[in-house]
Formats: sequence, structure tokens, C-alpha cells
Amino acid sequence: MKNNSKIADKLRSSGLRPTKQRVQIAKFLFEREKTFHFTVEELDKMINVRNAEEKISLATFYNTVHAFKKAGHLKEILTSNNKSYFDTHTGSHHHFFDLKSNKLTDIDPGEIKLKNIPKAPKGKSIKDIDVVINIDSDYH
Amino acid sequence: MKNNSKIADKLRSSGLRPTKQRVQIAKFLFEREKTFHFTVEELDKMINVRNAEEKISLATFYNTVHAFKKAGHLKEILTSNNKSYFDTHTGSHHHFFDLKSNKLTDIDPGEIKLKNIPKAPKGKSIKDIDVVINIDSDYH
DNA sequence: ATGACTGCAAAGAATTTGCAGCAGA
DNA sequence: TCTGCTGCAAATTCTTTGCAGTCAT
Repeated sequence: MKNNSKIADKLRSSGLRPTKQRVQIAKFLFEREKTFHFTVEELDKMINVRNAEEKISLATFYNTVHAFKKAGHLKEILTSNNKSYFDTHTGSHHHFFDLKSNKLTDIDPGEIKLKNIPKAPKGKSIKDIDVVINIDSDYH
Repeated sequence: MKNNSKIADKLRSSGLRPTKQRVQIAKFLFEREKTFHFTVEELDKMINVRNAEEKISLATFYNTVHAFKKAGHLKEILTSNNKSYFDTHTGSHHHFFDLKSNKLTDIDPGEIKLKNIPKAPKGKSIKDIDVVINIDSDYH
């Protein structure tokens, strides 16, 4: 149980109370090297498998994930299987989505470029650009 | 009730029986100049408002829209409100999505270009590329 | 006649909501 | 203490499914 105060500070500075559940979820999500992609249901299973005694409710996962998203700690990605995935890497970047395994992977930011980004219609401005490249097995 | 045989031929040549419901839906979707974006629920309302006597069931709309998609007559687009939209314009092109009004619009194909499309991971190939540019009102 | 298609209602999946009790400030 | 948060169950929304009857071929 180390680093809890660092996590707690991160939550507090986003206006979120560092409750036991939020700290546990935040530690799971943010104390890792590589970016991590997940659905809420997957997260629920991954975390609750380990602490069978004191489970966090699914509603709390939804609340928490949305709170983290609103605070800018998570990014939401929509995929062709019509599910919401979340990404611990919040910078602007794009994704491969594997239609067979339903797995997301980051595309190296250097590897893709949008040329001629169109202007938004009058009175509107661009909030966000989502690029998902769907991939599938080669058959031959 | 003109052009039914043209529509019927289009359906038949995609391996779909030209039933009354499918012909009605196909006429509504494909006999128009401009591309058209819709959700299944919206389509249901738009078509059924007019013929209150002989409504087409929602399940049939889902079946039909998916059959049309499989046949290549519709394209599915996922948006930030987590709904499935369909597009009568099936060529490769991209979209603006207005976060306020929940409306999709096509981006002129000349207006956007992807540079350096990354290679798919080994053993995989690119099936499709989805680009959605989310827009919102300017406030100032 | 034989499949394929439709319509209904029921089931299913993912997500949200209401509210009583609990816990962090 | 006082809000905000949690957990539960119920409610919602969107979509799929099972199946009996109907229709295109």
C-alpha cells in the first residue's frame, strides 16, 4: 500500500475525493508503465477477482471511470463492436482495433498524419479527432 | 409507386428478396440525391409516421438495415454518443459529428488526407479506417 | 412447396438512476 | 456536520432472438 498519498493528491487536485474505491481503481489504472485499454466490465472483473471479500460495485466503476474521464485522466474510444473502451493514455493519438480479438492498440504518433484537416462548419470548432483503423487477419 | 422494379432488381441482385417492407425501406433510403445519415430508431419513426395503418416492426428495421449493410448498400458509423448511425453513402469518406445536435455530416473527400497510413501488425491487414471529427459550438 | 422474411414479445447487453446509508473534509 | 460517494436494485435504452405465420420464388 505505498504511493497512496500520491494517488490521493492526484485525485484531490482533480476535485475528486480519494475514497478507498477510487484509490484502488486509480492505483490499478495509473501505476503502470504501458498504456492500458479496457471496458468498464473488464475493469470490474480484473479488480474484483482479486479482492473477493470486499467487491466494488459495478455502478461505482461506471461512476469512477466517468469521473476520471471528466477529470482528463482517461480517454474514451469507440470501436466497431459498439463498446466503449477507455485508455489511460490521454494525449492525442490513434488506434488499431482488431476485429477478431476485440483488442485496441495505440498507433505510434509518428506513424500517422492527417493532412488538410478540414475546417469545422461556421460557428463550430473542432473538439477532438478520432481515428480508428480496423484490422483483421490476413487470409491467403 | 414507380421504380419499384428497379429497387426490386437491386435487392435481388444482392441476394435479398424484395419484400414489401424492404422495397419500402429501400425506396426511402436510396431514392434521394444527397447522402442520408440515420439511426435505426430514427428510420423507424420517419417511415412509420407516414403509414400508421401498416407499420413495419422495429425488428424488421434492424434486420433490414443489417442486411443492407452486409450487402454493401449502407455503411455504419460510430459516434461519441455511443449510437450506431448508418450512411447511404458507402464509399470511403469521413465525418463531422456535432456533439450538440448529434448530427453527422460528410466531409468532402478532397478536404482531408491521411498521410503515412501505418502498416497493420504482422499477419493482419487493414479492413477499414474510421475518422470522426467531433465538433461543438464556438463560445466566446 | 420450400425457404426466406416478418412481426411480436421476450430476452439480453450495456449503462444510468434513485436513494438510503456511509465516509472524507 | 455536511456534502459527496457507494452500493444495491430497479429502470432505461438499444439491440438481438425465438418462433409461428406469411410471402417470394
